[in-house]
Amino acid sequence: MPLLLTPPMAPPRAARSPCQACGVREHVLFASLGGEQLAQQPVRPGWTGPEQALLARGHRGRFVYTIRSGLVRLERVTARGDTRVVRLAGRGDLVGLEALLGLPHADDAVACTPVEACAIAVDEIERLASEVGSLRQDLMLRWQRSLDAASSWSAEMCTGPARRRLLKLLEMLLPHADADGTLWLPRRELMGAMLDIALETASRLVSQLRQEGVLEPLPRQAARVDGERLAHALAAADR
Amino acid sequence: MPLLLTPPMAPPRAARSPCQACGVREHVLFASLGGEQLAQQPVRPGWTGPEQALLARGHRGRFVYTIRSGLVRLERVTARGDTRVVRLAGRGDLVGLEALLGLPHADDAVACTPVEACAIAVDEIERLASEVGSLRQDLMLRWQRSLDAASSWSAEMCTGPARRRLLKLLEMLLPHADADGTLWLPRRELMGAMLDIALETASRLVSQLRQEGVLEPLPRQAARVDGERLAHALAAADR
DNA sequence: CGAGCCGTTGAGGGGATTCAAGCTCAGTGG
DNA sequence: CCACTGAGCTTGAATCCCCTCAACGGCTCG
Repeated sequence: MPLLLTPPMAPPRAARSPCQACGVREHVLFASLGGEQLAQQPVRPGWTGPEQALLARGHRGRFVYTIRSGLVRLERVTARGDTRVVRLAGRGDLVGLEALLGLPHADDAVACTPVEACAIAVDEIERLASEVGSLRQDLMLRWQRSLDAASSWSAEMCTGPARRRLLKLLEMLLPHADADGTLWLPRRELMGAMLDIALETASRLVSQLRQEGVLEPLPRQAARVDGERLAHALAAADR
Repeated sequence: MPLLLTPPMAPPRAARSPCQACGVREHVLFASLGGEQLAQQPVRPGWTGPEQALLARGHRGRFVYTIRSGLVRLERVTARGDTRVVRLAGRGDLVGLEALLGLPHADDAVACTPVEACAIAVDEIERLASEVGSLRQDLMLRWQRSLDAASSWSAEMCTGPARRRLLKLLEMLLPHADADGTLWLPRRELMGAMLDIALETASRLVSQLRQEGVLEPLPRQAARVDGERLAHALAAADR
């Protein structure tokens, strides 16, 4: 049984690194677990590449995924037939929570960048939750974060003129920048799906921001962003 | 200590009706509780009027609210300074879940119509949850529903031409219609905050739909909607 | 009865879309 | 080696939808 859908998440290349040594352990679901629970190694780490699906809408998953690195978008298709991104998930976030309730996924979850994620079986979580009461509290916190991310998305990404929306998107992507200061810059059509604008409009705005020095596009859907100028441009757009 | 904020929710006028006899009991949080837990009467019913706040952003509440009747909107103020509605809550929905985590409310919750709600103390829920394991599962289900409502809102209400968005709003309000077939029709400015359009545009579209027989505005923010014609108009807008 | 809020409608302008044409660039195969 | 191809990006021109500014009418309430 594949952990992921199309294609299955690659099996771990090296020996599993123990959860105790996980780089994001403080931020993830099992932060509150003791050494003895973690020693049982309840998760399965793996990688997947851009445009690969982690979750498929309508499918009843048997795993939830902790994102260790990379960026994932959650999207759905409207009655009108066009796909709309409803939120992003990044380092430390948990996706596929519906699986814990036996519900089908409400959205597609698609990797934007190379993604390192840990698959955690629903059964496993239920077993651990019966041992460690605080785990349920942690789960609720995850749900709340997702809810807040979705609300923020609709309040900030769907509001005001197109230029402001694009600036807001950059502001949201900036904290997920690589160690070398580059961040993921979506293809123009995807920007359109995120901000509800035409891809040509997205292209024009990117060009405009490039000329202003806010943004420097790089090959392979990457860019360098000047945080200073971005903040300045946002302040100007918000008045 | 007030159950609500400004002004406090009115105290129950009559003797409390027991939870066992609650009209929405099958749909609410305590659906799975047995008679003995409910006999302790853990909730406090009450009423509040239109434009009254149930929750205030930033405030750490000590209650969650089950909506027994009426409609509540959850809204927040963007960095730009305008208020945006992020979702609606109606009969059977639970608002203020963040309180269970000790977090401040992320949004204002404001009554759109007269609202009948039951305040449930956070302490009470925690006590009951330790007795009845399924309650935590129910809580997660509530969070998931809120998440789905927020995602649907951004996918459907923030997308496409203004006319389509208004039609989608009507479609969402239709199931909450009164027994006499009338439903709550927001003031034009509020339509703007929901759909991110100018209030004049909302007004023009309402007039247009009235002329098409889709909608008949009534006094006091009410309207009668022809479900048949609405569905037809939506189908035309979605092609 | 005037004040103020809300809704409606008009006129004009601007921002975004649509349609369309070139462009770069990577991959392919002759 | 290089034309060929197709996908993605950019830019232009025309159109249109929606916003802004404005005036006016109905209604409630002090």
